[in-house]
Amino acid sequence: MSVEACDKQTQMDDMDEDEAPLVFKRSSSSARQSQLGSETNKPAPQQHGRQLVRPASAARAPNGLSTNAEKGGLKSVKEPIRKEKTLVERTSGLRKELDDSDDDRPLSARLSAGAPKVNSNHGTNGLNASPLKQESDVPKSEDSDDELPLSSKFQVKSNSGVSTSGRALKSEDKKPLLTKSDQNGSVLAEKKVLSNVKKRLSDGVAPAGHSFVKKVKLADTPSSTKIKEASAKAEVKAEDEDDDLPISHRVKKPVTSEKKPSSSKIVSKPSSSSVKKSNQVTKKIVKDNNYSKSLKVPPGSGEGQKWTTLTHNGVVFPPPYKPHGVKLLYKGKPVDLTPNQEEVATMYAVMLDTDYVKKPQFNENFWTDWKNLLGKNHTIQSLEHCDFTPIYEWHQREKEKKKSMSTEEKKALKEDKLKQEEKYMWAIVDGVKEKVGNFRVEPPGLFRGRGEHPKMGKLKRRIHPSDIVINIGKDAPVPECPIAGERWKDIRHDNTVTWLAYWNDPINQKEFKYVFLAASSTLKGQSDKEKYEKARLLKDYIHGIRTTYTKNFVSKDPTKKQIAVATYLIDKLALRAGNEKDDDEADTVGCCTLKVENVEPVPPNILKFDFLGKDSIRYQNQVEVEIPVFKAIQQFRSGKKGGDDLFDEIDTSKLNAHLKELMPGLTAKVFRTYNASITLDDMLNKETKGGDVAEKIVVYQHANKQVAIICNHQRTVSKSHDAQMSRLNEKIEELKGVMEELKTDLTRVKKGKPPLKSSDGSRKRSMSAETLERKIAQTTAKIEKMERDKETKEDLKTVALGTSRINYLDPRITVAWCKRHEVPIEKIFNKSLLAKFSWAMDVDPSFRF
DNA sequence: GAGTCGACTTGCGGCTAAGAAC
DNA sequence: GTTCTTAGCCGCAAGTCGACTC
Repeated sequence: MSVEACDKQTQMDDMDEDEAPLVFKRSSSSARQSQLGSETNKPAPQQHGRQLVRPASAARAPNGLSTNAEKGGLKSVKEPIRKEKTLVERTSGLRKELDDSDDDRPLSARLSAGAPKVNSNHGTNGLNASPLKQESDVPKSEDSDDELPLSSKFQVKSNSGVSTSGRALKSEDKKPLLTKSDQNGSVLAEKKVLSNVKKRLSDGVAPAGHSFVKKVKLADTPSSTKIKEASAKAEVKAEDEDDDLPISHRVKKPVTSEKKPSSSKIVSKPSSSSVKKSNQVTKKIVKDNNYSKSLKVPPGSGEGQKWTTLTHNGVVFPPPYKPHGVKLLYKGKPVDLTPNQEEVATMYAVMLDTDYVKKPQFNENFWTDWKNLLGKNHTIQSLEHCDFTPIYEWHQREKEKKKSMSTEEKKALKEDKLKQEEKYMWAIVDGVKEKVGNFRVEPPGLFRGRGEHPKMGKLKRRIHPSDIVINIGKDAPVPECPIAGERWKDIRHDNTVTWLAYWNDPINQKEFKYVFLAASSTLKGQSDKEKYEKARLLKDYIHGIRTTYTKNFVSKDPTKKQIAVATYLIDKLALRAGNEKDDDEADTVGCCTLKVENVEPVPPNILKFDFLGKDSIRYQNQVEVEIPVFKAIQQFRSGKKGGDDLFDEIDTSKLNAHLKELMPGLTAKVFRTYNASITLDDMLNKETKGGDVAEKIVVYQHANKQVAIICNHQRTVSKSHDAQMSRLNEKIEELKGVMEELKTDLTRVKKGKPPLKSSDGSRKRSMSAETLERKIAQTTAKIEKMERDKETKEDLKTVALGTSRINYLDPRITVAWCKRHEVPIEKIFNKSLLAKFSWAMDVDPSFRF
């Protein structure tokens, strides 16, 4: 693509900023705008004292619950990774009818009155103990309950609605698009577009030592403009509050961060070595982007135009199959196969060391599809007489060969691949060069469904250009079909969607596989930001929502009652909505699709959950609930069989329709984001006491872990976990032995005696008492570190922290916390996350979720 | 209002490069 | 320099949810 060359100018513009150390820009215009777009719509009093109250989501581990879910139980193929959950949240029964004094208390505190809580298996290191602490530990916000935790708010303050109305999520503001020249009408026009290209941060992160990335300011989409207008007052306040900031933050206020006119160019000036630098993807920083100003509505908002011009080069296809000629054995004899037949046999052979081939369903589906390819009269008449070992071994040898290549060879291969794929890796969206996410077409293979998927083992056939629909700007050149003699299925020019290409899923023709922009793109970033804004908005409504559902626990209308209980479970346990599923999908459930057998009421008020959720991950939990909820569940179960729907009156559509009546745009999944983010925010602010960066990172990990527990994000215990633990134990024991020796020697030295001989009988060098003391201190520190590592390793062996970090935790919480506590953001976010969350980097240090 | 389609987000695991430990 | 371990990237499966149709 000619894009690279065109980038140079852009980067030249960027140079000054690029060269300068990046600092927190707490009051730059963009920062301010970012803030305004998100938090300034609150009534002023609610801006205070946020940190004071523990959200119940944290306080209930989560929501006061243990989340001892297991992987792999029931029908899951995965090994159970957590044993029986034991945490039982104590509840004092239905809280007194929402009296104000009680409102300010975390749910967990109220629920736990007078009863001990049992921790979940997650909660070693005292982690879970903290969230379960009673509210008496927790200073209370006196002037606002905006800061109140999840469960402590059951009423929306009268001004909340007003405050939030300004935070409109969807724009009504239909400003005309920025005038754009006809950029894509011709090759010439395309060049024009390219000359305008601004490389985004997408692939760029702050260089080491620079705490934050300066990045694209998400443009003034109408919605954000509206929000800003509505919150001018708050803006003034934000400025005023600057005086309250620690000097360390104020001095970081960049002089260059004055508001720039919207026409300001991307400033990315290369130094003299700029050409070289232009290839260093980690240094590409874009200060502004004017493209998104052209959007009529916020991207990702599900309505309206998402882009004006779109150029890309299509997709990369996997290489054609190269037959290897290795024969499988049928009844002990080698069999000739055509390349097509061999290709599919090889797909099976390479899976011989997986659990899939042990599953009858997998084998049955594979055999059905392969048999069709073999034909009726083929020598091979049954799968069980086939021996794929020769192909498996060939494959292992190939892998080995690849592995044993020299570093140079590997590097050359990688570069070659990169060279071939480079042009497909980028799209130009409204003049901005953006990374494409999955530009490679999925290669053929055998379908590996998760859990007990009825279609596992089916042949996922090769995708051809004739399967692929391309979406591209009307005036942009249609990507050349990379396979000679073939052509795309269709060309669309749909600017209301963000996909660049799609094809029908060969396993389920009703479904599609899309090619989207990468997570670091502005479109995705904007959509991400809106997601978190919506979750923050829920904070203002949660009180009223809880009031409503609590009231409806005893409703005579069965639908209302079921909606109330379902909403309660979604809020309290962070369950997923639970859409209906077809028979040809794995048998998993969410809240609305829970079966009677998935929830067992244990009097007086405990509910035991046990079901397979998304990805067939087992959710096991037992929790004390309010008595009316308990009774309602008993009622929903009565007269039904184990496999019947617990909530037979509702589905996700009804539930979400109801939620929308309570808050604009509210759906079930927003609760997950809300609970996750508010838990992080609260825990970070409560538990960060000081100490060095390492200690602060531990606090972050703890909070992150708590969120992962809330969301039931699990991972399989690594195969080598036990071995690693044994090794650690051995090392610790060894060090303890060394320690004993050192102590003995020290005693002897102090008495003027020589050190004892070492275990092999050799003489030890004599050391002074000071040296021995120093060594003892070093060894003690080593042992302590290893003990800590051991604990952490054991503690996190089944908890996946990444998923929540990527999808549920508002990055602004993390960025602001890092700024407040002088933790380099790179310690928390890796390169990808820095790029993905570039929109959050300008956040004010005082930001609270 | 149920069913379906379409577009998007969420999620885990495999692979591999990088870094740590030896 | 080699082996072990970990983090991060990537692939792709599996969710959610809005819009549309009947």
